[in-house]
Amino acid sequence: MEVPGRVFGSATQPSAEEMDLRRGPWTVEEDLKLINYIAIHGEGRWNTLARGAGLKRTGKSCRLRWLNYLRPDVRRGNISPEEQLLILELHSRWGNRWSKIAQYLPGRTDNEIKNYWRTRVQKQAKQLNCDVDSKKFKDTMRYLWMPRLMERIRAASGSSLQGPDPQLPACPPASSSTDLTRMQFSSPVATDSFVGDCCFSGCIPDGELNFGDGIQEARLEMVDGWCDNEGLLDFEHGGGWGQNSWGLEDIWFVEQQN
DNA sequence: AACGGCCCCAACCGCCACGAC
DNA sequence: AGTCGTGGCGGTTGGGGCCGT
Repeated sequence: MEVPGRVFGSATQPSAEEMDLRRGPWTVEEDLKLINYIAIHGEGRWNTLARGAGLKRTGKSCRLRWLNYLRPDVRRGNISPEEQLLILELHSRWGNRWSKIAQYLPGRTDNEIKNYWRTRVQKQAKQLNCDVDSKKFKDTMRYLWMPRLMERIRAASGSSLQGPDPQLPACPPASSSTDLTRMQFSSPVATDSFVGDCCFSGCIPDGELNFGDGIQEARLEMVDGWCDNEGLLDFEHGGGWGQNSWGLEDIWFVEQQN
């Protein structure tokens, strides 16, 4: 199925081969060709594979389709709270290194994580009138969203989280002297003495959970953000983070930091 | 039911790194 | 050393579905 109105190909006069190449959404027939060919010959050498499979697609297109969609171990559907927490943490450490982050979320592709970040997280930043790279936003993540995710994970598990998500892989050991395999947050969200623990089986490598300098100012900004954006932080439409709307607990939390 | 706006995500693009020649 | 082919990555686009009016 060709997509009308979408500009494909180079602006210059296309070559005969270029004109013959298909672009746009994949058909079932194309998917089957790719799956069958890889089942027999394996992955790799994507341009050769595309020709061998009889696909009028670029090798790049075949690779993308396979890795992001057809691969049997691709996990689809909602990102779990555990995965969300991991994404937030790893992004705070590595930035937009999507492929690197994806390594720690089995079955999730870099594309999916990237889309998640852009559609969900960046939307929240926009609603808070700040940049995702700003300290204000990062502090909001660390002090409010991540503890909430911890609480949700804890609540869902029915007890304190002492073990890793079985879906998550064993990760390489931390490379720095800072042991951050165990994240701990304090939050008034659940009870006055709530402390959320989360172990990622060594999944959180080197880096820091720096709750340090300049935090007072950031928190004041967060209060302003709340005033302007009451009811926001609906992180996951139709459930999930949607339960985490700003409320009195958030005010309490922010005020306690001043 | 029709319409418009918004959101999600599959797929594309450009760029870069790397290895082979 | 330079060129070419290939793979991988992050950024961007836009079709289509959803939802509110």
